[in-house]
Amino acid sequence: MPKMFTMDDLRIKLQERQHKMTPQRQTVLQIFLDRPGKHLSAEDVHGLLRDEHSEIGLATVYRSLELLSDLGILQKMEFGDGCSRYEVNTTDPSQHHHHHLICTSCGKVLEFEDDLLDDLEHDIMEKSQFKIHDHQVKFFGICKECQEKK
Amino acid sequence: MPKMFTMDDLRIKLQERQHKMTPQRQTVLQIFLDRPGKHLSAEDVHGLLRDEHSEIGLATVYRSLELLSDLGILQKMEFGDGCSRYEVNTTDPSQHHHHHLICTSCGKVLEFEDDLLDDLEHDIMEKSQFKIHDHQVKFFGICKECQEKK
DNA sequence: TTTTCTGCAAACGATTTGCATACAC
DNA sequence: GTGTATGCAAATCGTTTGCAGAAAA
Repeated sequence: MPKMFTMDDLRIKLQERQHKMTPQRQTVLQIFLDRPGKHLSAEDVHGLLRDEHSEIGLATVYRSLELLSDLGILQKMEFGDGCSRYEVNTTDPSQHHHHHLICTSCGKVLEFEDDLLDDLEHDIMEKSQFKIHDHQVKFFGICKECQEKK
Repeated sequence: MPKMFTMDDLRIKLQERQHKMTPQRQTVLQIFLDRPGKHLSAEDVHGLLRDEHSEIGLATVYRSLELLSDLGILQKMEFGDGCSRYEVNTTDPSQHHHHHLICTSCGKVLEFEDDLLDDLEHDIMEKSQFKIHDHQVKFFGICKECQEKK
């Protein structure tokens, strides 16, 4: 079972950087903790907060998302739909590597677990002397459902 | 030696879709053919055209880039610098797969040739019944020069 | 009490669109 | 000639920023 971030992790990481623990930041993080595996945009988060009657200014949502990413709690990604999306990092490093399968027909995003790229990373670091600390892999195609619709 | 697209390929692909061969579209494509391996944004292309005294409206540049991508001649990609970038596809399928190494310190983008992902693609297609037709891989890290600067 | 946050509205930058004119076929 | 493409300016959309008041430490 992958270990997730807690509010205490947030508190500690904020203190380390002389940032403050605010209800807004907690609420934004909670949105993600309640929805593991979701890829939410700033607008998504803003809307979900409104639904929960804990409205927060959109600018604050953006600022919180950026901060949480800097702290390594969220990961920012682009799926080509015109906005940045975020997802919680697991704290377990062996769980870090899942890839995204993006359906070019309906826009759905599936996930796929795999560690194959570790070998490739080592190979690249040797050959190009590039010090890699992260990677993102996206596969574009047609999902099962869209194939069946045709 | 990888085979590149020619103006004739463009002409043929345009005809197939009842689109017209215009000087603007040719000039935009030529910009890329003259600079293999470059990742150019719409603004880059617009600027390069200005330098060559063949100015084209920015909106037309955007429209041409989108069309060329739809035709499979260019490939659109995001490096997280706030704008879409484009690069020529080679027509040789065995050449299709190079990955991008993005330096998070200076923003430089290097390329790395590799076909390791073909196995992974097959694996994914089997397990998830997702019909993959393309993939993008990005590695984030610090390039040799930025490491030395420290 | 000091510093960092929030919320709002205005600013921004990349991209898209409406429309009249120009051009490819 | 007919239908598509261009250029311009205005519109749009996601995101960022300035600033005054609010809240955490």
